[in-house]
Amino acid sequence: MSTELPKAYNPKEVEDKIYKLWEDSGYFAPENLPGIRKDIFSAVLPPPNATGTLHLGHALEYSIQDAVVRYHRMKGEKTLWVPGTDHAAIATNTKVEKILIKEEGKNRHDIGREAFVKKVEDFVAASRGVMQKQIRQMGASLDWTREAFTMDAQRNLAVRTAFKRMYDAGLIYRGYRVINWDPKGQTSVSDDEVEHRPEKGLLYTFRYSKDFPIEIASTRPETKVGDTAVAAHPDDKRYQKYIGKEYDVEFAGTKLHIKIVADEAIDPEFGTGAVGVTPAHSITDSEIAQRHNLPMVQVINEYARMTDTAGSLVEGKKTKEAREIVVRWLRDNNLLSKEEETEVNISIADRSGGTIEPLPKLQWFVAVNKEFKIKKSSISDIKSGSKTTLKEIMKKSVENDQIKILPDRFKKTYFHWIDNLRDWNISRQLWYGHRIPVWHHEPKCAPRLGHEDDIVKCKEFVVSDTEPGCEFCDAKFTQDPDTLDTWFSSALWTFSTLGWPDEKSSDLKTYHPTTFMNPGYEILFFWVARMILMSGFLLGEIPFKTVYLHGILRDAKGRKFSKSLDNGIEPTDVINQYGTDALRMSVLVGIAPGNDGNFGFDKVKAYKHFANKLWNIARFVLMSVPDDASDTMEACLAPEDKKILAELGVFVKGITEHMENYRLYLAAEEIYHYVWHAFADKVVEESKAKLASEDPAIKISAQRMLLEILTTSLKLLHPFMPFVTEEIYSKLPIKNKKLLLVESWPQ
RNA sequence: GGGCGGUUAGCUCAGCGGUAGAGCACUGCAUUCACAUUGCAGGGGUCAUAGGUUCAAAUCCUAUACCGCCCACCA
Repeated sequence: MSTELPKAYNPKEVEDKIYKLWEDSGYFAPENLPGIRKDIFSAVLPPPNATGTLHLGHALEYSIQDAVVRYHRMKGEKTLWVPGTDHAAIATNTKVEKILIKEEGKNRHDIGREAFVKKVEDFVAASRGVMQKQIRQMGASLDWTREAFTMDAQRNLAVRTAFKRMYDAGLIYRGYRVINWDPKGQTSVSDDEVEHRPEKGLLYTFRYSKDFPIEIASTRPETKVGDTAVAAHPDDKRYQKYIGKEYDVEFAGTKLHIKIVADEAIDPEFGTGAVGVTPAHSITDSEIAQRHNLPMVQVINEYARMTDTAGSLVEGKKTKEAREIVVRWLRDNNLLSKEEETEVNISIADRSGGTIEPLPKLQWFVAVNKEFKIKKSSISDIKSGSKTTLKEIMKKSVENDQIKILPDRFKKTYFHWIDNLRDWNISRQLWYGHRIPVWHHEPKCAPRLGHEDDIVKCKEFVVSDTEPGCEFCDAKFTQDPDTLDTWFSSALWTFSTLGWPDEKSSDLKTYHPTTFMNPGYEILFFWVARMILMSGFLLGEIPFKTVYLHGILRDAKGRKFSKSLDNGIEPTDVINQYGTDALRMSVLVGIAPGNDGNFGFDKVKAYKHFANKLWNIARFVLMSVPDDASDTMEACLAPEDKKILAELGVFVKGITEHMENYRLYLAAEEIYHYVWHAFADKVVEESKAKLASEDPAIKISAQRMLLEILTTSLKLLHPFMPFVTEEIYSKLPIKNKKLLLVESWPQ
């Protein structure tokens, strides 16, 4: 057969065309797949944040997932992979506000809630468009007919339903608590959104006043104007005689009432062994305060300035200035006995970079330790109808490998996190996001005119999708101004994308629990754990069977990609230069699950060469093989060729085993090696003599053998390099050919 | 403070009980024959260190050192 293939493979000419072919075929949707498919494979795409464009980390993620998805589709499973985007409340809020400040010199408060939300929505819409295009460029075989967005109508409904059900079960409550306040982003954040950074600081040892009997040590003396107690360890002999006593002191321009308490949380070795307890501005202290029933005095406000209850000396000052003032006051009054350098952990909000200021606030929480009765459960060790907690759901789902975490070592990290887990603060003071479906009764309820005798017992607030009315008065309800933590909606993702809360949804029944989930290890807690929590509570089942955690992609020197280093690489640029297949291989080969990988152009280049090598092998085979070569495939193979095919069979088994165990990094590398160094360098070279043979039997046998190996190689490679393999496959002289996308995985 | 990784060829990494591997880089040779985005040949490593288990250890155990990451309420 004469070939029309060009001498070199040009991905640019092929990729868009091929993707369109796939998408138009409808095969990305499981119901359109050919043949009878009994086994189900399903996965949902971890929705990328709608904050702009994709980065190489996404390329890694989609390469892994698409390879897995394509493998299962070829194996004959009813395969579904659902795309979507995350509104990423805090990230998009921050980003758009930054743009607003830069372009218009205004912050969100200057333009108001409605206008700001509109701006964010426009920004998100534009981002989503760009990202959808980029995801297609990666070759991801996603069912776009099922595309979802965490803020669309269906997902909004899911969020409100989930909130209501948790509230009704007593698992969502409102509480006045010390939370992590981000003064820069003007919102609360959860424990997981706080980063700790060690910094040099000074530890001051002092007493509140001359006649106060105990010295305390603190790195933040300015907060001491909010102290209501001094705590020491119960076994600490030095302080036992003071326990239970109370003192009134004048301290730095304010009056304090200090009670001496004994608490196990205090380390007698540190400082003086006595701690000034500031219940309003330290989560630890607030817990101590709770145990000893101590009052809470707020001395710092939302803008990290001292309140008027902080006393005349520091009122209105920034915390840092207040610290200097207090220290000076201590010196002037001869109360400061020691000042030493120490390392302190500064808490930073990981999105805005603002310094966290613990503050007491009225917030919504998910109770992770509270018991509730689970109606229906297929989670191992949790029986339907039994009492359980959200924490237990998260634990049991993973404990017996009902959910398998890859690599295994992350199980330990996961359990450790659960053991230390506190209630989840889900309210945010942001404007863009899911508004909390709670309506407050304002102003207070009073009987209607003419009904003055009614017994008024209406609720303080109502959880509802729409604005409720009060049966006792005409007062209005106003919706809670807060929005939900963005992870609340993403926690529902595996089933909100499949039709929930409609429990009769056939997608939900067919595809949930999903088979496979592939997030980065850095969101194991943020997302994976929360999905397990939500799926367990709302559906009584696990959200997925296998979690394959991938690592972070770094630059060629092993550094993180970051704006400050200016080492960012656009996936699109790589694709334009080397082709998608090369990019995919470069991020798959040699990167084991859970490990970080380095991205280098040398590697991409190597796989571009490989795509070309494969192309030329195909050219050679096509040149050497007649159009009807596959007709008599089964007949008369020379023993030597049979042996080569038998070796191929053994090789295929090994690859299949790798694929089954998600060892993509090995599978990809081994196929590469086989195609290049076994097939091309040996089999093809040795076939040249056979093809030139006078004996037609030898010649035909060689032709068939070559075609067989090429076909099998294309199938094995397709999950990794879908474009070039599909393109070559379309040229092969094979009867009843389908798209390679839906051909069967070789046995 | 607790936990988890890593330390293998110049570089980036795989291998994780049976005589050291890949890619890139390097050296030499080959070129009308599918491919120079090529082929063939080659150089280069006491697998961090010290002990131990084993017939056998890069691979298992125990320490140590250095690098990286995660968690944590030492004020």
